[in-house]
Amino acid sequence: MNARDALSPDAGSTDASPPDVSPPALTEPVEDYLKAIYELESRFGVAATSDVASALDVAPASVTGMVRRLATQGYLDHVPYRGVQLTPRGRQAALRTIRRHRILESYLTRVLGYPWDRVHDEAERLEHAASDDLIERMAAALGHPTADPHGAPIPTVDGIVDEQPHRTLAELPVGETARMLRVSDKNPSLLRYLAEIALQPGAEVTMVSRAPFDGPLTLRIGKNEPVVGPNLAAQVLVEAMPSTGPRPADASGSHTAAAAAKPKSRKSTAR
Amino acid sequence: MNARDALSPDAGSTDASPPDVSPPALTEPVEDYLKAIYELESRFGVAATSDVASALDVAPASVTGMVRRLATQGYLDHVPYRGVQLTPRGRQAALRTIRRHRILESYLTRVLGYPWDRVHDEAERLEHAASDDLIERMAAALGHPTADPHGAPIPTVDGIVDEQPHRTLAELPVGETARMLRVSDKNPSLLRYLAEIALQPGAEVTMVSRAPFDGPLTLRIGKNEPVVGPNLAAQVLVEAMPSTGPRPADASGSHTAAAAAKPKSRKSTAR
DNA sequence: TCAAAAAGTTAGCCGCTCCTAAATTTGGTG
DNA sequence: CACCAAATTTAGGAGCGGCTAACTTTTTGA
Repeated sequence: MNARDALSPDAGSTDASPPDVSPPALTEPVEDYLKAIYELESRFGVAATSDVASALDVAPASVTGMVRRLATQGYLDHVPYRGVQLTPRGRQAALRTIRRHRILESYLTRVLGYPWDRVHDEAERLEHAASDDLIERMAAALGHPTADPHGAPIPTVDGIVDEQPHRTLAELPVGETARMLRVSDKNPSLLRYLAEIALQPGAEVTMVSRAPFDGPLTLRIGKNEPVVGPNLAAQVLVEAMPSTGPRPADASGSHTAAAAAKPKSRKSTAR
Repeated sequence: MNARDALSPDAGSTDASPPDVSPPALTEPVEDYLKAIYELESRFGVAATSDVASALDVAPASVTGMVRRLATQGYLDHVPYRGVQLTPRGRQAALRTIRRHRILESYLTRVLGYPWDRVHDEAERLEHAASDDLIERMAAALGHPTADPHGAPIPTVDGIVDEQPHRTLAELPVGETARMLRVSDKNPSLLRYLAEIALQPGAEVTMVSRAPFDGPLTLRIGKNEPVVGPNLAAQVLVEAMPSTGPRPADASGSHTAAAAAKPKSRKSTAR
């Protein structure tokens, strides 16, 4: 599906804008909209009004209104009844907020001892209040982490992020082993359960068996063999591992943010 | 002037409020108003509309409007044309914000290496966003500090704070030595200068000489003898020290007898 | 003492972000 | 192909927090 190009004829245009030194201080709701739209867009290609509405827990009509304003301000393109897509400017703003969020989550977990199921809400509020200086101090204190506690990659200050598509645990064939990479930070009870069965980023997990008709999956994590529903497994992203022998190939595919390799198109896209 | 009792007949009442478990989630502007009013009230007895306006950098008419709303909600008492005073409820809310602010300042300084002239603005924004949990984690990480980096006392979770009236450095007689206690956190360039001459909380400072007609003061701090204006000295709060050597035991009633008698808490400082 | 200045309030308005209710458009499907 | 359901937008409005301009009250000082 080419949903990506659905909205703007010149979708691939690069922005040759000069270094925009002082972004115009977005309000908290605006940052939330841009972040939500970024996330929907990277999942579905375009963000639908009703999806944005439910992500932000507001009425669809409110989204339409906000979207119109953000479009006139150049943060996104809106084709009525079709959806929205961020402009480079909007994407840059979204990635700045996401960087803050993920650094905050990392700091709260690693320095202040927050459990990983409670950092989301806290970061959600702090991300709008913390200065760039504070965020960078936190990042430095952590040794500039490249992923948050849930395995989500942290965009660089320049808005570069390496959001690769990953397989889910649900797709792991029986008998194979994978490394747990990432899970959404938004579901506390899921996170608490995952911590309980030690299914956290970096963990090795083996698919022991799979009941038919989308039935429960038996895993092996360390010495335990938890049984989980396919629904849960579909939310856990994993990376194939050299399964007890062959397949040594793609070792470099970590979930860390790429170093700024490209000389030219410093596009902040997360494809 | 007995401005303290000007507004309400029971002005001096302590609040023996029962444990108010869930405060109704104040907005950011409301927290700012209550905090500003608290500070003005503890300096002048009542908070004047125009003082609140300039503290918050809004128009006086805006203050009148907000004050009316806060009065109907029970946070303060307003006597038109006379000023406002916090109710116990309003004071509790103000002290909660102040506790957050001061713990944040302490954390930023001691853990994240912020210079003391830059913590105010950062704390000003974070104090509205941080959860109680986060604040208490920071406090615990610091060993539950009782004063912030500028020497301001940190209220307890129950809203108890020890705001004693202190003498200013400007009042220190020639030849006497005092311990620097506190300075406002709101003036970055002043703070930078004080750091330069090592006049920070805990430092010992001696009044070497005093030029006539409100002229410059010569201090001794360590090995240096900085010369400062009376205006600066009036902003620095100090505590008399059992002066080593010179100045016999005249400690009690020397000059400017600041009333230390009252068992009450917050009281005014001169302007 | 009393008029002018200062301080405070009222009136009326604006922008932001949200809402509900009523159109309108889109995408199936019988 | 026409009609329905779902998605979306428009219309109209509310509350908050801010503003300016005009008016009222208090304070000041000649």
